[in-house]
Amino acid sequence: MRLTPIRLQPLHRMFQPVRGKPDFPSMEAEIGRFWREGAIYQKSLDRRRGGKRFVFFEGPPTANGMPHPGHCLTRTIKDLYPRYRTMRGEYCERKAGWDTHGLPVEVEVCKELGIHSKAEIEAYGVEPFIHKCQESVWRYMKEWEALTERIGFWIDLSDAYVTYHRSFVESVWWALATLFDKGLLYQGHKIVWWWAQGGTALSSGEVGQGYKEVADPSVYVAFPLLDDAGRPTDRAVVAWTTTPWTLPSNHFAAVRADLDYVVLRDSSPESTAHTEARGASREVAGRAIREYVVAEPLAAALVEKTKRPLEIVGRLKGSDLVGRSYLPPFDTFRPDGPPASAARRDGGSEPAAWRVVAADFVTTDSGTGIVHVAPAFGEVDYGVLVEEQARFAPGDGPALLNCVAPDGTFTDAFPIGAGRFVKDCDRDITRDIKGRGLLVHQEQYVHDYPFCWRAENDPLIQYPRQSWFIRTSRFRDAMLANNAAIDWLPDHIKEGRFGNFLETNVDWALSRERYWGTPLPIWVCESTGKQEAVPSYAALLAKPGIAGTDVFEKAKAANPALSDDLAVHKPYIDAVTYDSPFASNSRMRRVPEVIDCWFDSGAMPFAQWGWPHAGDAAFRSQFPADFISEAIDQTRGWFYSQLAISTLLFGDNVLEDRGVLEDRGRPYPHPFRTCIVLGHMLGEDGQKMSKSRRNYKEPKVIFDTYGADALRWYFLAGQPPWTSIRYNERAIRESVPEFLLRLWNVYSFFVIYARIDGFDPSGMLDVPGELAHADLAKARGWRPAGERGELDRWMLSELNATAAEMVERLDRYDHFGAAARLSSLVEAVSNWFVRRSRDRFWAAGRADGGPETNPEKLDAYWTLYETLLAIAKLAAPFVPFVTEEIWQNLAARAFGGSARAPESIHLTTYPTGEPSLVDRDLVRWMALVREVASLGRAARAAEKLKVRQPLSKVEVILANPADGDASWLEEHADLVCDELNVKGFEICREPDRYISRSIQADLKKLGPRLGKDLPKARDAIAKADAAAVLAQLARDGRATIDWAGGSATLEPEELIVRTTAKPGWAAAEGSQAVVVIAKELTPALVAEGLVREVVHVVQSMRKSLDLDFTDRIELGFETTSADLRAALEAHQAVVATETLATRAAFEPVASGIAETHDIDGHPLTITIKKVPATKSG
RNA sequence: GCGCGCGUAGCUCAGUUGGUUAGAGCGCUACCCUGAUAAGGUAGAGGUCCCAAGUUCGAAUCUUGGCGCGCGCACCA
Repeated sequence: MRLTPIRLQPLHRMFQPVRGKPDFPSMEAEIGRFWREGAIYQKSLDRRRGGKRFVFFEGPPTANGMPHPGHCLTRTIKDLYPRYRTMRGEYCERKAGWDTHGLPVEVEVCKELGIHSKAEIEAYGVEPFIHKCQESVWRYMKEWEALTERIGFWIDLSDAYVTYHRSFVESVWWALATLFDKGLLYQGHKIVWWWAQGGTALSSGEVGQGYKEVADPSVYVAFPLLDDAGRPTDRAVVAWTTTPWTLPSNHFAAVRADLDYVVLRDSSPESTAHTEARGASREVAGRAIREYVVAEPLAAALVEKTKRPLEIVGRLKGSDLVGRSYLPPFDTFRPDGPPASAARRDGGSEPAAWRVVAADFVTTDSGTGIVHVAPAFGEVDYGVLVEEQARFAPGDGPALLNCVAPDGTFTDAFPIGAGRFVKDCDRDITRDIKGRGLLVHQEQYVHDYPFCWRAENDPLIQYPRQSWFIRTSRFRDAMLANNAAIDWLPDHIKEGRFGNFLETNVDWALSRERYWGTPLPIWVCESTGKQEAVPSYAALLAKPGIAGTDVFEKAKAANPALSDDLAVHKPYIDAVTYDSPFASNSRMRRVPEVIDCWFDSGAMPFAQWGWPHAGDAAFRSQFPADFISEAIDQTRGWFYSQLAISTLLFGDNVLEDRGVLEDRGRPYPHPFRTCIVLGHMLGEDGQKMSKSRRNYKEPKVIFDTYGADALRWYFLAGQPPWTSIRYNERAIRESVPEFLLRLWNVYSFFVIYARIDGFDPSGMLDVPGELAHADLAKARGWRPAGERGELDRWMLSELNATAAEMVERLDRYDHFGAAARLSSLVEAVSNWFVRRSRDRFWAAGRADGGPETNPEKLDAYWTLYETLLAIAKLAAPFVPFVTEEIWQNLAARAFGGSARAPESIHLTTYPTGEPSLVDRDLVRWMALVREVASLGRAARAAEKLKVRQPLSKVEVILANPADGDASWLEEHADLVCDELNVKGFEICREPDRYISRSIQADLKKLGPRLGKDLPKARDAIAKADAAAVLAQLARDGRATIDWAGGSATLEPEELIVRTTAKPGWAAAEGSQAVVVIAKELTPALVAEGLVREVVHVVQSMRKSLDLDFTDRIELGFETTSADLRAALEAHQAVVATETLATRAAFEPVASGIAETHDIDGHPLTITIKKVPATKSG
């Protein structure tokens, strides 16, 4: 045991002692306070002002729901890159934002009020309802802000954009007005997914969230065909539907023209009788349907289902059916008598309804190959109607048939269901059809059907509605081109999920017939119906004859707390009217709709600044984003809304025309260049996280238990960010010791001994700078790496190589790879540098640069100090708290005088690695020696020769030594001997004693050259005399291998030489070497081993007696073993030194504590007693 | 139904243009250290790389088809 005398000297600013067992959560709280009070984030920006911009967009979260661990992932990634780029010298503003509009907010308020339908909202009053919505938006604001700060997400919350704020709304108005003026915003009559109870259409994204598996009735219905005179025949086409409620609005039957159809004849007698008995429909009365027409591929299935004697009696093409009239299942809209004809554009005429048409969408996947077309309730159905209308003279074509009211109930046009919700009428409708003999078959059909995502029991229906659309489909190719220039991570998003979505783009259903959202800024002339869009509130106020603004003013007067932002919201904005420019004495009135809140979020790249009404400079410098990141669900959400709006609005050259983006250099992408798409976080059970299932912990609990750094490291280092990760508390817990604690232990070790040895950089360095390599070089007592020992040069090599690799990875957004490199660097410091440097830290002398300084010791300190600081910087974007703590103690506080170091690690520059400090050979050799040590231990373990037992010799055979490997190892014999507790080390001169060499083909190299001959060559090489081939290679530089039918001349690098230990030796083999341990034990070695064992036992006793490591002891031994006694006597000095014993004799120590131990089979009683401290140190 | 992703050790996950002996952490077992010490280290055991067929000299890796899981999409009439 070596003892460093402790003498405390007057200190400059010694490092503060470090707790061995860190309390990360409370430490993080303190760091958080320090950042807040010191305005460190602001300072990190100020420091980089003028630097290259790194533009980040915050995708606005909704603050009316509680944040969960998934949000922590997003916020961690969003924090990492801006922090990293800032440390790299770039200027990265981070403006927060909140998504505040839309259905989720309205539904929350409805729940609170205990109401549901639009009528109830109207009854409650739109004005108070809107006020409730605005308040509700901030419900969980505190939790969100707390989470943001607690996880260390640096973003400017004080200047957040808010989608309901007037400036934001006005930006959106500008965007909408621009689109309107370009003809890209239009009002269309379309089929939308309609939430009848809520009285609004929903976006596809909203619809997608509400699919549930349900069993619906599925019916096969006969549509009797008419003859040329318009009379019903006994032949019918059979259509299939899972929505019987759409049958009263039937308009066409669609077939595919090129498809084969068959006629099935029903020969069962009861079919006729049955139908006649009911005599239901007027025209069918008295007639039996005997023949059913269905698609040929589906006929067999239908026969099977109906279990009726149906025979094929005829065949025809779909085209033969096209144009035939039929009787619809209900006469809701059909007058009696033969079908009326309408005039076609081409001069001819034919019935406008209840006719068989040809359509490509007809498939034979299911059903009958004949499709019931109800244009009011299906998008493709509606398409058929539009096409048909185009064939007829204007005004004479088919009108839309619809007997369903917007509230989802049948109108009086359909008496069977009048006043009732359509889906509740399926049974009655089916019964009626059956009664009239038109029901061919019915069954239950299980499928997914959409329900309202906020009112889970309300099924959605497709419904025709006058609605506002954005003509995105016209920009499909432009959006694809824009997308092609974006760097997606993972890259399959580009061509896969997102690309596919763009390929199938449909116009954006923008309007919502709701209350809390950005009002659609379109005013309509009450007499002409002409429309115009208003781009701002100011533009509105400037309109002639403006009126109605007083409504808001009065409300404000009555309630001064009313937010001015509400002036641009319903109901106040609805009251604002002005003189029509289209007709005299007419007023312009706003349309009632608000817009899809996804448009808000997609407009944030400019709307966050209020652009173009304000914030021109900010927008110019902050567009497009270099980096955004959200979870995968945003492909159809924010990723799309941003891309679509930007592509439509800023196209290829609009921004250039405005003088924005002059230096962009390429037209696309905008508005973001790189997007990391995060995987979803699942609950502990692998299911979606849900509050009701309680399969995750609240973020706060994680922070309080493990800390934010632990969670961050778990996210960043655990897996690539796009894999869906299972929330796993154990994994979070385990991420602490693996990295954080290991780093902390090294730091703690350093501080303990730096304090002992007086290592105080501030006493040796006048200008600390950022304490990087070049700064430290100015310190007194600092020696250049080239003058330091090998271990120091190795450490600095690893450090600088790692920094370079990390930067390379982070620059391509591979934080997972960077974290792996960082982790192995910390492992190297902890398990090799510190361990191998202990002797130096414990050696005599000081490390304060004074007269007693031990230069090697000082080198060790400088090296570890530099390494720790650099690691802290490298790790700072990942784990900002613990690295700050380290920086505070080692740098900020240590240099707290007139010459200051940066006050926060986040104000320093990221290390990029200094190539001149990297010695590649040294790195390789150190890895080799570590492997030799590891193999030696493995060899010992296999022979049960514990490391405490010294052995005489270790021999190493290198498998494929490169130049200098062997001599380097020989020069480091002491190191190997020390690691393995052996007396001698040598590179084996007679390797053939211990090992045999075999050769193998290097398939990767030979494969491309030999192709099909490879197996023969491989076998020939394996069978060849390895020694002979190797000898030939050594002599000629090449060797020839023959096999039946061929031969090849091989270069040395085309062979792999494998070295295998021969049996009978204590050996272990690895990829680089075979290590052989001499297992023979001489009496002297055994004696040494016994002594080591005794020392070990004494040390354990010291520890169990809780002695301080400087306490001296007295030792007494008693043993009946002559061997043990002899060994102890021979090595008495060693025992005394190692255990800090002032005396070690073969007699009990008076009033000592005695323990009896078994020392490798030899009994030994040890008495131990602490010597009073006066004598020591 | 269509599309995207995933399936590797008991658990959580890596695996970089196809290449010979598939890795890490945790857990487990054994051992070491005892001056980072309620820490730390070393070693070991543990795998039909979901299944099948194909391409290839060679497949965890590429192709196709299954199966399972997750997510997304909707012309589910």
